Amino acid sequence: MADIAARLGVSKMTVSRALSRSTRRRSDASEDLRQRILNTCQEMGYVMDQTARTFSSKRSGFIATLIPALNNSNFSDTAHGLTSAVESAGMQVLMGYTDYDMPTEEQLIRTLLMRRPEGIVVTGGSHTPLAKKLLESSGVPVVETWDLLTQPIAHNVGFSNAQAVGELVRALHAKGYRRMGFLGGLPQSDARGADRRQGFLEAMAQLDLDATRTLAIGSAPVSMEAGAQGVVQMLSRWPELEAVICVSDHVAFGALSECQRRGWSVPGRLAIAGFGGFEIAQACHPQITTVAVDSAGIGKVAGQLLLKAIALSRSGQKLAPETVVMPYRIELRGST
Amino acid sequence: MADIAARLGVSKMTVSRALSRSTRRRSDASEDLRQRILNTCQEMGYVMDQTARTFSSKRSGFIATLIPALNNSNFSDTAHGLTSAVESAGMQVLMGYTDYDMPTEEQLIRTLLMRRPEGIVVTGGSHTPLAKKLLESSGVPVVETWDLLTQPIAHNVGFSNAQAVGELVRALHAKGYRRMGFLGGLPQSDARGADRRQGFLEAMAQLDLDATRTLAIGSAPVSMEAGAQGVVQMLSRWPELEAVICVSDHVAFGALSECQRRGWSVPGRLAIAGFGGFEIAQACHPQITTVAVDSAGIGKVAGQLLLKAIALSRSGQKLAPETVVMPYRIELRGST
DNA sequence: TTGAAAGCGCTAACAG
DNA sequence: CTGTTAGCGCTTTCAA
Repeated sequence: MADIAARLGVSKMTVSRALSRSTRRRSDASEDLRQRILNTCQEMGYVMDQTARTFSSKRSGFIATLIPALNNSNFSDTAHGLTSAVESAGMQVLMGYTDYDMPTEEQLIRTLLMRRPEGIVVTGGSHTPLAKKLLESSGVPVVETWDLLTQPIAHNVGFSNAQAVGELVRALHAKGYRRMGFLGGLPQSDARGADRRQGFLEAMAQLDLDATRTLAIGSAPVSMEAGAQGVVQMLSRWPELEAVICVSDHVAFGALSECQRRGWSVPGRLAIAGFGGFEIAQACHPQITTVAVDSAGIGKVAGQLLLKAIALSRSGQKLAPETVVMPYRIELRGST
Repeated sequence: MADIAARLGVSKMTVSRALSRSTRRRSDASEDLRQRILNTCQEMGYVMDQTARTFSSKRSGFIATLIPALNNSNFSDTAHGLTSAVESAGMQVLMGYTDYDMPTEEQLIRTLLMRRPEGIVVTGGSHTPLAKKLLESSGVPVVETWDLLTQPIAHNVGFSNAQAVGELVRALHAKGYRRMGFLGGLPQSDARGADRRQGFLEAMAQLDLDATRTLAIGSAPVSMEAGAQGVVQMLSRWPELEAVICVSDHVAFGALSECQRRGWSVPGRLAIAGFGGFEIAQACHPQITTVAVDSAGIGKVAGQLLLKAIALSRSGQKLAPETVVMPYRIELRGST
């Protein structure tokens, strides 16, 4: 920066100011000088050192986010929505993925905090005690997403997975289904999956139906293959089963394909529903009934909330904890 | 850090040294003192400032990577492989996604370089001239992945998409297929897709077959829905079509489902093949013939290459450009 | 094994 | 609108 300044016969500060604001403001260099500075940077191959800038200004420009997995489009869509929301404010998303493992999450939180993010977005409300403490004492706004929490750390953007599955159960009930089951992964490996199962149990109980037909197969993320194996196990154990609700569209698709492979009609022999509103549930045949979630919207709202909180904190204020309930939609399709 | 030091009656440097190495080395604090330091950090809620550390040591601990899209499991698997490979060396992956857009890539490269990464991994070899110049003059090792390039910037980890599709064409030819077509997106929107189409054209020409049955529908990433529409258009235009090779498994799955919807037997009426070895191609019924790619392996090898280059550069040397050709496998399945 | 001094490249704060 | 000065929290380097 000093070299650029020397070349143009100005001070470092003038260069710094020209580079630090894309839109001119009061007390910026004149537009002409600003252009000459930018050109010289280009010519000399100068790229501003964000580390030094962060160090001096105490603003990293990072928003840290943790998602369970990268290759689950629900979560990558949330990350995408978050990125879009914050990049207009010049913020960059620093992402980590936990592989659905809480100790990994704690370790990642510690690593991410060392980068001094200006805000943090985590998925869900299950954290190790230390992780929770780290988030609380981080000094920056925290948003927990996807689940609706009774005791959020600060901000919360999500919906009740249990309630959504409950509505799905009632929708299937209204179509005449009675002997319904739930197919998911091991509850301890996935808080959201456990919530969905809980919603199934409660809704069935409310309808005075037998809620014992549930199967847990494998750890999160539950694969399509697990869905295929699961549906076979369920039908052999409960031949009277009329409909199965799966913890995700991936599991539902695995189950659907296995039925097709064995010549079992869907929804004739068995109705199948999923969760998540993934592309595949719409593309396949028959299309799979699902709970469509606004994954990108969750990220976008979380980002907007953070920007608001960050703006306030720069003027010395603090945004009161906010909870935003996101919508979802039961999509009844051919598979039921 | 000064507070921690003061509390224990030692100097900042002792604390710094205790914190900077997880495994003790020569000239570190005694193990007992080291434990007391770590405990005090925990008690006082101290989290080391990586920004200051980077600033002082000139090592960011970042590996920057650019992928076309987050929600394509091929690329997210590569990112996953890269992360696993470098995290053991204490490196963190800083990710950006280009949405298959080259100007966006250029902008992201500029942004990422400001964070002073110690290595860069980009997808493919198509970059704007300025992006290429930025990468070349970044001063850190660069790996281009997925495509096999004739003129890589430095290191290259990938395979020939054209050759892979060529092998697929010959495998289908061996099964008796002659009237084959290619279904993909607009070539200018996706260099890899264009390569795959090119491989189709060349292989068909080599076999003395008519290679005119190709359709480009939509920009990358081509959706399942586009695959569904595409297969209908192709069959109405070329009713004699026996087999269609799709630019990705997603497109192939969309095509397959549309055929099922319309009661067209696959592979009876039309054989369908995909590309990428995605989970869905294996889970669906019939299973889809595909080119299985070691996506995670690409990231892993790229990461190892970078670690080697970084280690060398710390001793003042420079790793000569390396090209690693990754394997792929033609998976013949029920859809053909 | 430990400590003291210097400085990394930028921006905040204030002065002009 | 521009410049000067000080300093961000670490690590490097050198000395003990």
